[in-house]
Amino acid sequence: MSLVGWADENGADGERSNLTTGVATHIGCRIASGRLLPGELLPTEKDIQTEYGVSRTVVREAVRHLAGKGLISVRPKVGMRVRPETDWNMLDSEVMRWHLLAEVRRPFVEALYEMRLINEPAAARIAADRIEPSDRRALGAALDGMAQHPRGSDALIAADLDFHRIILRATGNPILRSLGAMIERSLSISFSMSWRQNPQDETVRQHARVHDAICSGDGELAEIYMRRLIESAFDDVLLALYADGGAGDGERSGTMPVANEKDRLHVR
Amino acid sequence: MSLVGWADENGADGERSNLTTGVATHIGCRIASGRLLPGELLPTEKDIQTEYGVSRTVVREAVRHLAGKGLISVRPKVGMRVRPETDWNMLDSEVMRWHLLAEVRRPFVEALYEMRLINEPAAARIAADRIEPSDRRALGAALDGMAQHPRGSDALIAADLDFHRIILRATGNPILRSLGAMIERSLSISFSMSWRQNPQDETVRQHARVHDAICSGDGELAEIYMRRLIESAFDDVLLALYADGGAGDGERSGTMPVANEKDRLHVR
DNA sequence: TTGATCTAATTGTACGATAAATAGAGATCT
DNA sequence: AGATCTCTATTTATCGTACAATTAGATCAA
Repeated sequence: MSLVGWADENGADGERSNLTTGVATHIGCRIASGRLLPGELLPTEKDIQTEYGVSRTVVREAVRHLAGKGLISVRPKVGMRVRPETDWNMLDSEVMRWHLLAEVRRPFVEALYEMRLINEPAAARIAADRIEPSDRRALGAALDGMAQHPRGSDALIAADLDFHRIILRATGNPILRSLGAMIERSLSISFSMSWRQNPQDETVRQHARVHDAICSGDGELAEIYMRRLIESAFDDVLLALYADGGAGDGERSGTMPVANEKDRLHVR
Repeated sequence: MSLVGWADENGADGERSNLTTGVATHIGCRIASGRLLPGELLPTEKDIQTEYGVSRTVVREAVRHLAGKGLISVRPKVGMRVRPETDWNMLDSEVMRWHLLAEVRRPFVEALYEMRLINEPAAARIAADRIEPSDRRALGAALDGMAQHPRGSDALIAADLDFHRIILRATGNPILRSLGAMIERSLSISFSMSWRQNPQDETVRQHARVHDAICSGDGELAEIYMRRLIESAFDDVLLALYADGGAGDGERSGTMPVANEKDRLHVR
């Protein structure tokens, strides 16, 4: 296998693109997609070297990267073995991305939204109590962004992701904030899908309700509105996934990309 | 710095103990504890080599390990820089452990329990709907373990951790299951603390209520009881932390370890 | 059958060399 | 002066080789 063109394939996790992350990403995808099953042995270091045409240094650093996320265990003489799924760190944004790149990702998307539905309404409630002026401003700016940017644009998706990330950050809880970063880095596809089903005005209105409740310090209301918001988004994503099959999502408007294979590879 | 005795210091994450994980753990602790501040530059690879007395291979693999968890960014010519806390993956069990090993860990423990209070009651509710016979049995076994093992014993802590992990697993949601694995691997200290404050019977009774509610399919009740359970544990841990100061926790019974520096290093 | 021993395969560690990236200094141009 | 380009030194990125440590599985002995 050649490495031409790999430089840009890995996401924007703040990591530089190099051979190591390229190999790690590729093997990580093979594991997350089920092409390498738990319990199975990976090729030996030497075989991976020849397969990817890289030095042992690169292979070992990639392996260390994957082992650090719980995807494989490494032992002398035994080799590298895919660990049971229960040991994978699903809360890692890269592992999450590799899952979302896989062929069958619907159950995983459902799990992800179930988790969002648990955490984000609670976070909204907490944020209503603790949000600081700077985050207040940032949240308002994100809301404006959602209202102003054209439907389907990257800027719109970015503003939407911002909105949710800021709320999680505003809890002051570093763990919830990490959750926000993870969601942001792995969910841009599903965000773009959810914007496709609903009228933009309605979605913006839903976000505005959450914003107002948080900024007025009404945690109860913020929690309720956030739950409804995510439920709507969940419905829309499911709709898009069920109607998918590789092509249309109802009446393809043409002004925005479709959830086909091409998009799936463009997740940031 | 010598490496004598390092082989056993790293936790039981399934990773073998080797020089690489040893160096990664040590640097990771330095970062999580604040001795290396965000934005700060780490020593160069060469300096780290001489500091730890290891080869460049080891240093680079350790660095890759840390970069994979978002703790540092690496660029040619510029070196290795500690990334802002917002980029750290707090949901990684190792990062979590490194935080809990730090001097000031009270705010972090509070954040952790806030997150548990959000997720575990919701998980209990879901588990009541979805739990499978095998997990039903496992949950009962964990409950028995809590009732039978002597107060303060490792087996008791293990059974307690099991109980919570099984519930998260029983949701059938791989992401929540990952959360359980993370909690299990990083929270044994605080579990042992919480068992010290309350009468064992009372705590077991609280767990039994959750077990019964889940096994009878009553999600509402399971959620409520789980919330109370974690609130109690949270109170107990806070009490232990406030009364700590490095030594006693009220009347040291002598039959169980104290939350001093020694314990802090025995987190599994 | 059981248990000890040996062997070969694989990862772990070390070292040295070259390539690639780039921040910063310095030169050059306007 | 200010902007832009070029060059250089520093640091990581990658490669290759060699040897040590670990250990699963084969072999052998009781």
